[in-house]
Amino acid sequence: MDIDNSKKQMRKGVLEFCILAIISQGEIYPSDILRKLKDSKIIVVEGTLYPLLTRLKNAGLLAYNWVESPSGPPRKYFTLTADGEAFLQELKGTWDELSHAVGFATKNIQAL
Amino acid sequence: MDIDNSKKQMRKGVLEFCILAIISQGEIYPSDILRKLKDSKIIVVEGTLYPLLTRLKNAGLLAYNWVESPSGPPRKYFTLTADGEAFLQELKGTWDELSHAVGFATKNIQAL
DNA sequence: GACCATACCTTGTATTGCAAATTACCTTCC
DNA sequence: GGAAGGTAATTTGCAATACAAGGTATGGTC
Repeated sequence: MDIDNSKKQMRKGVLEFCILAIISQGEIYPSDILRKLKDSKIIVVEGTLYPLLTRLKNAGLLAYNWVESPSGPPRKYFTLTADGEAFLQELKGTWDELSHAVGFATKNIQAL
Repeated sequence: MDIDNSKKQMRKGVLEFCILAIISQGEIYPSDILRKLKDSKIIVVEGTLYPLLTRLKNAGLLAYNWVESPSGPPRKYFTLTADGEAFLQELKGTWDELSHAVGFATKNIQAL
């Protein structure tokens, strides 16, 4: 039971929320999403992001279109659909509730 | 991609933290942990809690002793070990970081 | 044209939370 | 004293998903 693994575990499930939130700020392509998450100290790798984007797209929450890159391979720019917007709002509610609940459950931790 | 499943996913990984936090407040047995989590709006079922407690115990973070119940079967009272205390502090740090990171990544969500 | 960076994608694995069923103990009531 | 009900701990099988690692493809640079 090492702390690094627990850090990873704790992050699970909020990725969807963070990714939708980032896409909601404007169309963006996967590699750049990875950089934005990294800026937020949320490290995600490609093997996690791509299947997640596919799931979200198949669920009708995301749409994308190919755009030529000024240098390098073409990029897949993602945007939120109307359903995606609504879903993001719900996830925000869920996150806020969870933060509050965890704060409540852990409020009495004693410093060492 | 339904909202209920995403709610569940989002909660994953913080359970360990919440459970250790609850045990840190004083020795307690599993069924009562479930009630406390429920009070915090964090619903967990037995099939989740027991394997998790076993993992934490095997990792040396928890200890327990059997105590007769005034009515009903004996109860397994859990306490944190010294390692468990230290681990809890680390998890608190991880949670605080995560909350901050998610706040940062999602700060620009527009209300509908 | 060889090399490198960027970008997208896939496969296999391990973790772990959950549903559901099981075992066991104790009290109460007839 | 046995049947019923409640409390408690535990196990099994399954499904979801994050990750590690590797693969494919495009375009610029020397």
